Amino acid sequence: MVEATRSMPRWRQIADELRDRIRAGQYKSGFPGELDLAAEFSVSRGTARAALRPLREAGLISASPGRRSQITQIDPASQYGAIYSLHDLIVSSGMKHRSTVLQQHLTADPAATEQLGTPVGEPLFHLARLRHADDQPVAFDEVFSPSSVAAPLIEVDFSDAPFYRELRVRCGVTVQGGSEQIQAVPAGDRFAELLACAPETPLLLVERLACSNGQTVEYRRTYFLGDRFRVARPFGSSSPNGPCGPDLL
Amino acid sequence: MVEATRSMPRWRQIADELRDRIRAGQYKSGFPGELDLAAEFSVSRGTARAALRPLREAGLISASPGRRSQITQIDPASQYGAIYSLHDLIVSSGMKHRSTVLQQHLTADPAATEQLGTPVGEPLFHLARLRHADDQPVAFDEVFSPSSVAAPLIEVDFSDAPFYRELRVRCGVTVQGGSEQIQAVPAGDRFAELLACAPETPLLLVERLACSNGQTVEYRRTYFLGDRFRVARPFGSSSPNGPCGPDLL
DNA sequence: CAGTAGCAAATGTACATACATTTGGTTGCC
DNA sequence: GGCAACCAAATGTATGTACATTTGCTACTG
Repeated sequence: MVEATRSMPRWRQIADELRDRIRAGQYKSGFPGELDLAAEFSVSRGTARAALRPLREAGLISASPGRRSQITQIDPASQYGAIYSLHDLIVSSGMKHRSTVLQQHLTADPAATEQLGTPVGEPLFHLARLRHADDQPVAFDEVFSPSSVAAPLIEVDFSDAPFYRELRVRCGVTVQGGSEQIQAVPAGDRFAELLACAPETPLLLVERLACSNGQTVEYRRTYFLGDRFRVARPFGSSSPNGPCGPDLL
Repeated sequence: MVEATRSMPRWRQIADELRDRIRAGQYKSGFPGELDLAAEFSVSRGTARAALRPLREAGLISASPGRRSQITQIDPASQYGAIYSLHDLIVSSGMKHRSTVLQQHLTADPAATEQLGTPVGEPLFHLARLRHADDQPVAFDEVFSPSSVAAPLIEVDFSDAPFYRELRVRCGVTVQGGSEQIQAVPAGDRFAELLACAPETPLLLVERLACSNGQTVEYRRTYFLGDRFRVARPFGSSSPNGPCGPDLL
């Protein structure tokens, strides 16, 4: 499953490679230009440009005519949506991250099965974590993933490991995109106890469907403490090749 | 102010034109293909393709190889972010929309001035509305816009008029994009009374900065009743020319 | 030494072309 | 009538080219 139906398009391979390099701290002083990338990967400038596009949409780099692309120094507190990793967000905010694993097993959640669109019989890998920043609970996080994809994760120690990294390293699946739905809900008795707040405290509930190569690989529900998180997102028509994200304002 | 620094790129002109046509209900049976558009607007296929991109990102149309683009029949309840008009959202949900205008004047809000980045002396057009769906309050909405842009709106009847339409028609300004920040907050006494809910009811607070031709033209705060609204958004790397939005899942 | 004019580099826009892949319909056979 | 093979149309990917526009640096001039 989840093998590339075809080989991924060249621009996406390059985009993934570049994103990994940026995250790895390479390019600390100077990001290559379009022509440099075209030469390095032996593709045309158009393809190199296409690879840069998702990075700009994610706010990782910014570009203007006349100068090379530059790595954007982002304010982590307003970038949850873009970097889509709570682990990275907390760590890059200078806080200490820790997760309490509440559940990590195979299960058969009907609602999650329907969201994922997997066959009814197939079990789901289920990971429920309480997320702490500097030893204070800030969010409750619940992930469902088809066992055909995520089975190797059953014995991973998730007390301080980003889910998407383990998914990539151990399952060979790189999350490429998806969609989210955001609601405001009261904590209620269950989350009030977990998050150490009052039952009527507003929480930001983010439901996420993530996919890789056309297959839905994750259904996630995250409950954020409303007073500690905000979600940023761009909207409207971005330019097909022009500036986007931070550059827009 | 807000005149195009240059003429807008061709692909953006075409994109705006197509979006207007779709909204006007044209193309009810059949959306033209890339080659048709290229012929109609006398541009290359690449430019026509670039024009279609923002429409796909907004979820207005969907495309796949081998068949023409099709207008997406969207579920309005999950598309607030995409169509970014609460008026349209309510109406297209089959409900009756009505606004109670609470304030409509020129003011000098320091916070909004800072957000907009306008000179400190310049007054701001300020519109505060209580939004009703089928005569039930569902949201409180507050707009700030530089008077140099929005002055003509001072005498408009906003009890049932979409703000962006008036901005376009009377001020010649078309909102092209921007960014939002989403939080969960308790209603508090003020909004509890306005929205007829308990003070601890969770609200979805959406702060929006919208711009047109590089100028920030709107700062908006909207408080949604948490149990009646959810916000949808795509995330992750979209393909530079490939499918996006609904197609991704 | 400061200010400006000019130049080179890089991105933004647009075009033309070629081929691959997918979809949908048509044709023809059984 | 149903099924399969084929074919045409449309989108997806990729390359190459050309020119406009912006940025940043350099060199020249007052």
